[in-house]
Amino acid sequence: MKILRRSFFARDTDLVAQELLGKIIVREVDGHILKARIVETEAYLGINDPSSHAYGGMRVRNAPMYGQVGHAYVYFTYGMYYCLNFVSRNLKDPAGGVLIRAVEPLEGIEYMEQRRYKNTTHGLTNGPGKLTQALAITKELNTHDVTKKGVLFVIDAPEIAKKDIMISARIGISKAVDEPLRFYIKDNAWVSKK
DNA sequence: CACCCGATTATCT
DNA sequence: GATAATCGGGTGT
Repeated sequence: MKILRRSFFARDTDLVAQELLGKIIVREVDGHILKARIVETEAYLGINDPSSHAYGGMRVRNAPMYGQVGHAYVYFTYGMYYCLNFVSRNLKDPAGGVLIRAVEPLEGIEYMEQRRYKNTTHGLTNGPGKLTQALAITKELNTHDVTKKGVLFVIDAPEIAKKDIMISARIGISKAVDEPLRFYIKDNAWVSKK
């Protein structure tokens, strides 16, 4: 089990978004170990990306995106959901982060099901707000260092072959709609729809 | 202080 | 396909 090093996150945000595919998120909560494989990501760049929270400069909420790479950036949205990002950028860039849009549950699945609404037919972890519910990720984990063993970190896994990585425009945004900054694993059942 | 709206999701038609 | 739920940040008065 090899934890991703900080240097992994200190590269161009879109490259990190791509290479995070297949890596495994480990979450320790409530005496349970949860593991899930990243199958869909999106890159959000710095002050010039109109869809990024970092757009226009540093403020209280987006400060983590300007902070140390390899930290989590967790934000609250729509009054009820959290979204998980890993701060990632070439250190020449002022800000950047990778949104985790979907994961494939590997371990602790029953616990994840408990955290999610019962009787849902809409999937356990195939959406950014859903996976944070399943993995019990809240604002308490904002700025958490995910390059060290602890309650949340990421471990290495074999690289996904280029031919199995699909690239598209980002989802759920209204600006810079055409940028090819969404990455997902081809034919994976856990990739979010839309 | 009022208003708008969002890196979403479940539910209803 | 459309919309309600629900609230904090950002903007303007």
